Amino acid sequence: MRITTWNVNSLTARLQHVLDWTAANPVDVLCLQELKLTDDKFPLMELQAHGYEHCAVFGQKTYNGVAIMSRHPLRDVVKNIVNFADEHSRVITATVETPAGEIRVVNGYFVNGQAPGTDKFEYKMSWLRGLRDYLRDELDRHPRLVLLGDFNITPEDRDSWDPVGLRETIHHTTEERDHFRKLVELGLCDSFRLFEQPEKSFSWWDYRMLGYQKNRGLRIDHILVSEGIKPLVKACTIDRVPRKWKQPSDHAPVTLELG
DNA sequence: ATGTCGTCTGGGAGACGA
Repeated sequence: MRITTWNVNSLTARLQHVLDWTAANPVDVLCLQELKLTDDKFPLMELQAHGYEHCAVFGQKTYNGVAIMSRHPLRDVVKNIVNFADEHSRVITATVETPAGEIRVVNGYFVNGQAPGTDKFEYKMSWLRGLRDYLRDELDRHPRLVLLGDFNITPEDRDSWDPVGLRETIHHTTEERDHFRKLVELGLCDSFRLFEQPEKSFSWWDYRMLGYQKNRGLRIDHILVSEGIKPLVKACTIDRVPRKWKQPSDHAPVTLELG
């Protein structure tokens, strides 16, 4: 049983990459962010023909947009954060009915936040508070839960290519990292850090300045698991291969393997 | 390093967000 998160930076632009990657990596569940398309433009037929029979989509024109694609049935789909009014399509939640039992999957495209001191940063902070309140309730009801997506937060200095030069800039601030820690304190665990990992493991590289070629990246795409899932975790890996393809997304897919 | 990419409007190149 494998579940993947991938910010595709436009599903229209990246459909062929998604099809090629899932053909080589037929994961059970693929959670996407930054679809940048409306629900009616979601390429449902192509994805179903490639094995993702069950799709829950929460799209938006131009920006944002998230989806859960699954080989197993989905139910109890929730769009956005309950009790947090948001203009953006950033969160979709569903229960996946896997052969090994149900898993509650919360797929988020977290607010970028631009820079500390801006309105967008304040939006990021209130959004993160809303998400935490929502997850507290979800965890009460669903002991087997996975929270994954583009968090737009480096949890620690080792998750950044330049933690000194970028100290207290966006993705690195103490406030953002406090929010990440508070999510963990709800009873979640960063599955990537359950295992020994290569140094300088990142999931995003800027398109500019030869970011990928110089491995100037950040680890901002995460898969957090609840206590009910933690004993099942066999691996968490970042696949850099599609980042090397022509016209790639700036993010790499991150995959959780459960036994 | 105003560095790149994707999408929008409007009917071309600039704005915006990341």
